[in-house]
Amino acid sequence: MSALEKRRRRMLMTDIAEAAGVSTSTVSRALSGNPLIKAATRERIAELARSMNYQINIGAANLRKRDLRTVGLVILGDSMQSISDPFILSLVGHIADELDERNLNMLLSRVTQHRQHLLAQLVESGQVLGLLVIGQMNNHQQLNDIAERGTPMVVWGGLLPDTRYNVVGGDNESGGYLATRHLLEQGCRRIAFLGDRASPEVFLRYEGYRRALAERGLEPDAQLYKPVLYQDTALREVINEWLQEHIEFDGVFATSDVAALSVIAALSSKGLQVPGDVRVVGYDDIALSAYVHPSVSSIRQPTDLAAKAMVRMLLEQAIPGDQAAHSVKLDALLIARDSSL
Amino acid sequence: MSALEKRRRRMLMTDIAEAAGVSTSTVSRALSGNPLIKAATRERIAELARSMNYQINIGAANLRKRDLRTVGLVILGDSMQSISDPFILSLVGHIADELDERNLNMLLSRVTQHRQHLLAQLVESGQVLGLLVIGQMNNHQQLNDIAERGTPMVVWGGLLPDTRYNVVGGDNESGGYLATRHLLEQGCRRIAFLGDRASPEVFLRYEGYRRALAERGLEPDAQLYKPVLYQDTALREVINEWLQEHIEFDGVFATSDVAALSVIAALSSKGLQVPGDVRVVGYDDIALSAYVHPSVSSIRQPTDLAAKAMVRMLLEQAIPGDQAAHSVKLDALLIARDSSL
DNA sequence: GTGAAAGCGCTAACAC
DNA sequence: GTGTTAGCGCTTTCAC
Repeated sequence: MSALEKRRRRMLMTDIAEAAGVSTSTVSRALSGNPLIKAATRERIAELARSMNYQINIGAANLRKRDLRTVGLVILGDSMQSISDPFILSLVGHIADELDERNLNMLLSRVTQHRQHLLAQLVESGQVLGLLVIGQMNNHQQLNDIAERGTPMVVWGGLLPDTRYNVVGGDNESGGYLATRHLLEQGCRRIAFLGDRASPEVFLRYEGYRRALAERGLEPDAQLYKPVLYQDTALREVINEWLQEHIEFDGVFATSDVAALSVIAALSSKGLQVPGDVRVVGYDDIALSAYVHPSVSSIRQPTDLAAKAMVRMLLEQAIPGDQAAHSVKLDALLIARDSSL
Repeated sequence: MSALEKRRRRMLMTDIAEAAGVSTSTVSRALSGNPLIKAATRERIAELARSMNYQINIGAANLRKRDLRTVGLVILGDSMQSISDPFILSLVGHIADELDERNLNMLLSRVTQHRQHLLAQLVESGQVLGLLVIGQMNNHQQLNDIAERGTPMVVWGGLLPDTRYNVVGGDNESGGYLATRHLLEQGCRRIAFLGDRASPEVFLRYEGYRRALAERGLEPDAQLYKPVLYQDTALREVINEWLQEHIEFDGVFATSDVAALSVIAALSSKGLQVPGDVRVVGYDDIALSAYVHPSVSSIRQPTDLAAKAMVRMLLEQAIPGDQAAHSVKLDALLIARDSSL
């Protein structure tokens, strides 16, 4: 049998109806478990459908039912980085699980900065019932606009005062505080902050960083703030620049574990010991952080809880009548490992 | 304006038709750029649609056109691991780009071992035009079965002789050979192989490993083969066991960079130097490998080319009349770094 | 309990 | 060039 012959015509409900000697209404009811249909008939039809390899055409069914079981998961940002960060992946994985459990499909979309109008289109063209957005970054205003259009949407990120969309995120302020206080307790006095405050999450972490310093009567040193993200090369340059210009630092608080790993590598390659010479704390607590050498201290964000909250909130919005907009903040937890002890 | 009020009734084509004083056919033609419609009318309608925030309902259009622009991307395997490996992510990212370029959507699905019948359903229920599968692993037989049902499908993995589905993958045999030969050239004589031969990819790499050893008149030592995957703890146990039982080894060929990183961490924590005491080569060349310390030697697999090939092959299958089944093997490239030099 | 018929929102003959 | 009409594959009143 050739591949072409295998591509037999797709079964339709009329085929099953004919084979069973009933109408399509009966088949439809039987397959949807409608109790109106006699159990015997129902079972017979179900068996027939199975044996004929029939699957209901979900598109057609949804059109008629005016229903949709697909959620759009949107990863914002141009860079591969954003999607290849293990933390994001972990979050995506948990979201996938959560959607699966509720029998929802996931349409994955990567949207770059200049094409964000496509976001609302996903909903308005009836492809998805709502959006889960990862990569809040510097898209704050656009996200506000989209939410204004009434698009069901939940964003992973940080909650700024003027946020008009629903946000699920870690407690970034307290995460920043915990990381910084820990470094201070370990004896650090010149703690660098690596991360871009343009991102709401990072902005809040910086607030926590500042608060921890203030408690000790210290102030952030502008020289020790660099708006760098994951980019390995950029991080190396920063480290090299500090070393070259003899800008002292004995602690680094990085905005992600991926960044922390880069920092540690950059320091090592310059002959500096972690944690001997410089202590480092990352963020996200990715799996890798526990088993590289030295292991990386981090702030854990519970991606499983985040995923649950995001999906639940999205469904609440997507069901009319239950429009309460809330936001969820998840506890931050310090995991101290080699890199800061 | 409350959130509820914002949820205005979705615009329909009839709304646009009415507003423009034409029929829905004209609107449909105008929006699809049909040259039959006078340019002026077309532009007027397009503008109207824009201003009314109208989006064609893709589900309804597809039903009528009997068309589909959605591809199912399936990640097989139970573990989060499988989806959080940076290599997989990089592949997924490139596939997303490639689909995007062709205006295709991506329905992402994680399917566990015991629910693989869901795979074919994705196609048969008309949700997707075909499947891209990642995670061939030990699902070889099931994949063969699904392909037999005529489901358009392309799998990332290794090409075994009895494979009846289309495969895109690296040249695993030669990757295994290159890694092993390199370790031999660096002076290793007792080279361990960490990876599960039950996976076609790993099986082929083992064949390459064996060939490189044979060229030097060496044979694989069964003691130095362990069917371990990513699992950090399992890898640590293996290393510890070898050390405890004084099983000598001076080289490790690991089935992924993630595994290689674990191995290096395990060795370091036992006081062994990499590459001084043991040389290590991984697989996949994930970004991280270049910038951890020591950097990790690896076999690069071109995920961008892989993604292109997978999408192209899937579309060829999904378009009836062009049923030629082929498979693509991408060159393997050794990247030698600190861990093996 | 089951069937006939209408219609979800759109497209494409076919008519003019 | 544009409108009329039928129908994609399904669900669901409404009738019996």
